[in-house]
Amino acid sequence: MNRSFTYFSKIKGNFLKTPSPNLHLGFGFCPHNTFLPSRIHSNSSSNAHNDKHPQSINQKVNNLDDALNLFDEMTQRRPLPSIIKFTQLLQSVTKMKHYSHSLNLFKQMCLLRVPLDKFTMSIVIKCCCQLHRTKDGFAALGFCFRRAIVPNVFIFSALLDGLIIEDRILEAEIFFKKLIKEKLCEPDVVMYNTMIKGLCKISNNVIAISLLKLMDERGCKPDVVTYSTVIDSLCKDKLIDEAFKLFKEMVFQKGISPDIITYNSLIDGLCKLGRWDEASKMLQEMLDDGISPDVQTFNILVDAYCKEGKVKEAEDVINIMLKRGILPDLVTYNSLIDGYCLRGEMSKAKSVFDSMEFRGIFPDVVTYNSLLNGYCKSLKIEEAMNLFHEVTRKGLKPDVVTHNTMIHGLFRVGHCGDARKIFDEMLAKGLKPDENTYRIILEGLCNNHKIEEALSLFHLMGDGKLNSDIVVYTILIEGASKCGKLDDATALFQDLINKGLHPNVKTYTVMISGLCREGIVQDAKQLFLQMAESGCPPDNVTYNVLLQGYLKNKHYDDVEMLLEKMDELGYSLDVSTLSLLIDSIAAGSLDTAMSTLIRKLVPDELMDSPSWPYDVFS
DNA sequence: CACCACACGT
Repeated sequence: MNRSFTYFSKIKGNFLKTPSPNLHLGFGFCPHNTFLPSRIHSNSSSNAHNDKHPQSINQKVNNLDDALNLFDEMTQRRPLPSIIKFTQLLQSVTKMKHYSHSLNLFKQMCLLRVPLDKFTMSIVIKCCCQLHRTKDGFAALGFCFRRAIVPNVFIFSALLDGLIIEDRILEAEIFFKKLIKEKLCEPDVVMYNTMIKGLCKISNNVIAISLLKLMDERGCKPDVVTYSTVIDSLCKDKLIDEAFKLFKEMVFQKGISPDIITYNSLIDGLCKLGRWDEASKMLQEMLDDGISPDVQTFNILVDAYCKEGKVKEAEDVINIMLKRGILPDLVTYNSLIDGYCLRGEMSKAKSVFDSMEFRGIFPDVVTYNSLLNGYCKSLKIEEAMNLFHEVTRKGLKPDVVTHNTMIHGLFRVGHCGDARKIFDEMLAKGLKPDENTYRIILEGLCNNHKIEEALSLFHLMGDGKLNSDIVVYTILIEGASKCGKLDDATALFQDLINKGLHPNVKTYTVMISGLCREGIVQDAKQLFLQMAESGCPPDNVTYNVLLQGYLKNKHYDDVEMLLEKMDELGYSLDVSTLSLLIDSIAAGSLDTAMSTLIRKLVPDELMDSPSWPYDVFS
């Protein structure tokens, strides 16, 4: 939700020069913290720092059970092992991402009166933050102050990351500035990288880059993480050329070598834009650099092929990874399942799904959501419903996406009441509907001719984000005009302009389509011409929509000009426009001489169709 | 003994 909808105010101006508002981030005691004892007696003589059995404690722990057993063993020893041994163990559990377990161990350490230090506290705070309990992290900071543990850059970075994890980017920025201004700590490269990550998370690439420059000026050299963070963000925003600019700066000006993450980000960015040649060039460059592709590299390729519907090629990639000794993982199979679903090949999707368990890879909620979406798209609503309930039976938690998908599916088959039930179920489970939920509901209502309900829901939603969401407006405009309520559509269009929102290509296109449907071709043409002026030039779809409008309304004068323009732009005709054109030629309404032009505008895929009436053009 | 970056779902 962060990238597509920047509801956060963009951070403008110079990063460190804005005055920082007073910060109330819980430096004091937090009454809600659940794991810190209110007071810990220091008892340094009884748990001295000397270890009687250091060797067994030094054994490596590679799994959670070993770690927990070792911890239990350590707690039995007298004297207790040193804080360092405990902290090392805490760190290994944390590295395994068992943050809740880490906090439990910490709680036991507190009860055992192990004296805590800043190392322990930074790990504990990190655990809180990673668990989306940044509030508890700040409570732990208060605990540090009371215990005369002076927080340092490690602790502050963990907290900063916590704010960012919770999408509290503005607070993160304020916190970061406060740390510098009040000289609470001098940020290191990691802290800068964390702040840059936060800025990137809200697509604020410009400020992210200026912070990158600023850290350099302040004597903190950006590293491969700094650059990779920004490069990845630029790639995600499809600003691939800017990403490469930064990549070159990193390599040639700063002499920093890219690593596998840098390459993966760039390859992903190129693949997602369909720039396959450059992607494979990049892959080669990576190999030449002595870096072997990892499971993520392959997953990027698998996913990209799947999204293009080329599941066969995706399967080939999987075979290559197997040959290279890299095992496909959950993400690989999730992409593959999604690929089959996209093609409507549900039995293949299902068989991949069924094979996963056999391979020792267990479906997660994402797997289920993809499969669920597949059934919904194929209108197999009964199977979808069964799958929806299976999620819970398998011990997984259906999330917002699961519910959104199910609601969408029910609307598709016209089961509006059932959709409502799932929505209520979602609320009852304490899940928070997001903008997608509301879009799906609004669109579902529109498609089921319940435009009034959609409009009243829209007005009910009142203030915020959704009422200023161009996608929502577009849905409603389309819905209204399809329900024959062009007046409502026009009013909505005017309304969004009044709010200072910018219609996008889709908005204009549905409006043009609506006008054409009512036979108001002149206004449609007017709006079409307005698009380029507004810096939002019509796309392939717009041209097809307008053409259809002209043909259906027997407005033949502008057809040829429009076709020529399409040819110039490299656009193509879709099937229904083409068939209308053929009908018009056949009926003698259009000049047969236009056939040559029309033929140029037919995409190759359509020419392969055996049912194609070639004779029209001969 | 501690803090940061990449892949999948509406």
